[in-house]
Amino acid sequence: MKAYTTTDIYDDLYEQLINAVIPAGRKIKPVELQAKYGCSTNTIRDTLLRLSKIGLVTFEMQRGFKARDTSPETRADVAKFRVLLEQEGAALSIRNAGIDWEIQLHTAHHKLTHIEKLMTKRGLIDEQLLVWSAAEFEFHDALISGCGSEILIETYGYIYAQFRQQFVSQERDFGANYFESIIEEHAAILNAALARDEETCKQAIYDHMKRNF
Amino acid sequence: MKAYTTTDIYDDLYEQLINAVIPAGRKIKPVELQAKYGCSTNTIRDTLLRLSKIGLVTFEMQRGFKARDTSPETRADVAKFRVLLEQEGAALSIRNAGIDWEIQLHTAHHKLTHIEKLMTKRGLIDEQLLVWSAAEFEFHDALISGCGSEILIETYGYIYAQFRQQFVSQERDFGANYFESIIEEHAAILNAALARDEETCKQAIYDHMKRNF
DNA sequence: CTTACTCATAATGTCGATAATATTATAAAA
DNA sequence: TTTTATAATATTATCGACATTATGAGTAAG
Repeated sequence: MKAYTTTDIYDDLYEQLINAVIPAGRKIKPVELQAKYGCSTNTIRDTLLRLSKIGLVTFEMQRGFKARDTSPETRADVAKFRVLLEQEGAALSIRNAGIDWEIQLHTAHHKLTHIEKLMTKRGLIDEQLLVWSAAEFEFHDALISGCGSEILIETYGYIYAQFRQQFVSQERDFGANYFESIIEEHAAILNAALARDEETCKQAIYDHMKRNF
Repeated sequence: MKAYTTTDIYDDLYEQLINAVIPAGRKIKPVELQAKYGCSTNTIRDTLLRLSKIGLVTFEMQRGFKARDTSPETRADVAKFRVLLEQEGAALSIRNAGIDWEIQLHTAHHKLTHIEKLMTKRGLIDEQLLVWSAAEFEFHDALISGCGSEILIETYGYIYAQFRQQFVSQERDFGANYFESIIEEHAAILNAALARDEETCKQAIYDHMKRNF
């Protein structure tokens, strides 16, 4: 059997949660994971507490852990909150950030588009979800990275993960044409950001997310 | 010795952190708290992990726990983020909430003002900080309580606690005159909210917090 | 002096076992 | 049948001990 470090366990569970391999709402019992990872239940508990910080897992005293519930309402709620944070982060970046930010953003976008163009041909297969997801986060994270607010960036990371969890739990069909619109939306965000046009950028962020409301 | 339940330990540490009885930046060693609470180090660890969810405590693998660091920059960062969340929450409440919300808000404000008026005579003593703090949170929480976004409300709670931690760590002088301006600011927020005037309310929230930037 | 190394000490992470608590199943009463 | 009470089971919380890793003191080399 593979040897899991605690960090591995954390990362593995993280991935399983944002991909809904562990389905939203499912109870998570330390005993059941113990065998898989070859460690004590206490270590699993420890890891799950750390994951509950991000919000992928909910914890209640005497009731243990659950993958966060999903519903259209929760999805919309998280999506709207994400828009709020991203709009603010982008606006601040546009106002304050320098050329490093532009470069970082441009790079992330290039990488993302490359992946998405492949998807328009093949459609999205489960294994690719992770790599696309990572690239998409990198882009959105780059967008707000120049905002100067650590706590906004930190919180955005948690919310992004929660959004992915909600999204993947509900949307299981990523046809090829799905990515055609996504590519345009990302481009719109990028262009507005580089043009330092706050309002257009905010609007583009909203448009990118509005299908989730 | 007093018998502490785990919930007691959590609450006690929570209070000590937002009052900076445990000073910001201080290392927190489970062994040292074990004696006080009469429990295992593991239980303390567990509790500290739960507190790290809120952000009052930071945790790094192999490096243990710390009360979150404080600095003028962090304080400003948290304060600005708090303004963002509160403005949005208030605006949504103004737009969507009904008469229950108005009543709740009005009640919370009444309670708060009562306490603050006492403070203008006596100034703030350490023991009163908690009761004032709780009332102030109740008011601000009521303000956004009609927004319809669970995740915003949840996040605001964490950020408020962090703000309190930053604030109390730095500001140790609450003269009587301090509360005179605070009373006015809270009244301005209340009035704008009840008048359903979004922009004025946002401005009042900003004005209330701007001393922290 | 400063740096790099070794060892001693302290702190953290992990474990397996047990106690406390919740959940489910079963049986008795209305 | 429905409800309530009781017992069996499963899950969670807590513990104390141990293994691992970090920290700091002291010493030797540059």
